[in-house]
Amino acid sequence: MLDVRRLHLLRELDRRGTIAAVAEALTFTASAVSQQLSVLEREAGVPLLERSGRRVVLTPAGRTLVTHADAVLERLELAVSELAGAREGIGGPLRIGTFPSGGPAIVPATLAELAQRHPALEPMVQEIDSTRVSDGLRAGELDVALVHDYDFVPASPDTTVDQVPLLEEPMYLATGTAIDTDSARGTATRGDTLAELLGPWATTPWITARDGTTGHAMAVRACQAAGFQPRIRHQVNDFRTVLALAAIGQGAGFVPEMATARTPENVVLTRLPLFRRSKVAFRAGGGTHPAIAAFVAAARTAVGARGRTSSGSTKTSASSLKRE
Amino acid sequence: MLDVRRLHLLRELDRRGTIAAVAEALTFTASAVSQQLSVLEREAGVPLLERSGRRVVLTPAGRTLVTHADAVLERLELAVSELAGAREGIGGPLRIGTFPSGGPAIVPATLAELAQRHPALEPMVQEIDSTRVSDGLRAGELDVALVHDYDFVPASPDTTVDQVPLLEEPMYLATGTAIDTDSARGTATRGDTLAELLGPWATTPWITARDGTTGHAMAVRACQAAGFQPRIRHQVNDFRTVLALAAIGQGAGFVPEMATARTPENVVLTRLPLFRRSKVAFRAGGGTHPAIAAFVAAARTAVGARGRTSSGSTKTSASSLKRE
DNA sequence: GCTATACGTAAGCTCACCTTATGCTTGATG
DNA sequence: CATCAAGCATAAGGTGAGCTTACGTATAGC
Repeated sequence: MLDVRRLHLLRELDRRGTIAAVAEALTFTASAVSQQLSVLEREAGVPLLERSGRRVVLTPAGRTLVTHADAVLERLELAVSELAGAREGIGGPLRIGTFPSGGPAIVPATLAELAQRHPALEPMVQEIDSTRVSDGLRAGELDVALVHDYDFVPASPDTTVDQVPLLEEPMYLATGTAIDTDSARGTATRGDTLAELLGPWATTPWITARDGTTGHAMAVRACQAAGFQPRIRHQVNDFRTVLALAAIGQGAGFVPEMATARTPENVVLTRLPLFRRSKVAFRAGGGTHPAIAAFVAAARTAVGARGRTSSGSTKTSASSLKRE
Repeated sequence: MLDVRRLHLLRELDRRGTIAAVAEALTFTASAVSQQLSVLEREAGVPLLERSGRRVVLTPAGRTLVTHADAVLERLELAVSELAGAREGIGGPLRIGTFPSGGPAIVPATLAELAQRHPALEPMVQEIDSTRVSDGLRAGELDVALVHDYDFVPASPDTTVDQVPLLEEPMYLATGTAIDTDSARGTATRGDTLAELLGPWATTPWITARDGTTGHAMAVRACQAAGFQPRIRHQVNDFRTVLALAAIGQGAGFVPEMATARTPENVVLTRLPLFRRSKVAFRAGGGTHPAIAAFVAAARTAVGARGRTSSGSTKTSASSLKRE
């Protein structure tokens, strides 16, 4: 019988690219990982890896084996979730990852709700880059994470992570001065397509999120969709800073509705046909875990006051799990 | 992460009933199994077993965990099957279980076909009681098995074993003397319901398969369905012996069509609306293994000459595997 | 060429897991 | 009721799987 621990190593190798990275993530030495993968390959009777330069890449057989590993590990995750459900009471540590802007906005309200409902739960919050959420979940550093994606920046489908939607909010264009009086009241009246709304600011300097983030990518692609290439002057993640820069005429930027609660004077907000979706992510199969279900419920309640727009649950992975 | 080896032990305990039986089947000591199950229980955080007299029984949580174990092990079996498919060539040992009457009838022709197509394959045939096939497959003592079931004796659904149909053949009533001249030619003309065909022999002594076999259960239930309780005089598994006893007036018996090729004088055969279905069974998820697929194909060819009646493939388990 | 990165192999150590030994409880038997 | 076997659990001890450390080799960047 194939050893699931070795399949887990193979899966991580597929995701992370090098044996050294796998070892680092799982707190082994590279040597140990290399040895275990050798054993797996011998048991399989088929080459699973081949050297490519100074790294290794998976063979086609290795990649199909990874899909089986995904399925097996998802089912094991489901099993532990059900076991946790069979234990009465919800308690113990819950490692929560959050995107930076979720820190002030969603997390405190969610934790307050959670603490009230399940006092025995010990939430541990950690800011984490959205690109590293999947790795963190799989490595067990995180149990659940707040993530988001934007239009124009589709989340890459990842069968190892399940997501439930939490909040869908429109994005606003924040500018210091209005192009004309019609749009000065923060409501677009000249037109409502992205091109019409963004077009007037084609030559303006832009304020976007830092390079490499999804917020940055969203800004660039939205401008491209509107027909121009944004001239980026400032790269700032904190939306309050974006608003402050816009207020002093340093350029135009995108902010989600949630960040518009305290908008400085001199900033004009224009609602865009462009949305940010916040979600709760967790390991595939983990949706039935009572602590995770409780977190999702608490987060929904927390953002409910701010008006959540979508309440159903979707699933990115291909399996047939259901959750309430 | 739950250890799959321990889940395997739990599954076997569910199937076999005692820790001692699990240990015996997997060639461990009972102590080792007991210790591993204790560890599993501790990891699960929920009671999985409880003593019941001098045995242990699974708790509800334990039983649901077994369903997860089934799913995981099936997926692992599918993985090894695909790996075997990735290896070129079909070879190595193939442990074949067969019901006793399959010995002379199906097995030799199948092995001949198999040897011709895949010379590197090393088939190892072993007669096995149909009630022990499932255990043998799961324990790895067998890779594939010929089994059959009868009307009135539905095979208990077993999610750990997949089956593909091989042959559906009518059963015949074998008697020494005809009740009347109409049925003396071996063809029923008085009626065609089971009650009409068997009714005249209600008071005759019967020859059935040995107690505890599916053949025996089929005989008893068929007679009950016809409205009487058979008076069983002889219990013999070998159909040639059944025919020989019927020939000398020792009673009536059931034989499948396959056994009627060499029918002695003085035996009257009456075709019954009652069927025996022969199947090939293997571990759930193993249907894509090239050696098993080759065995199925060879068996189909072997029985093809005898006129197989059903050619599709069905599946008893609930998963979504497909095979050609 | 020099250096850092990445992987593989050899050697040795440690702990998980198995066996043996033993005891307790249960159920069957006379 | 006494006896015995079946079944499970625990304690004690041995050993091999799997880890780390150490080192060698090949590649990519400077």
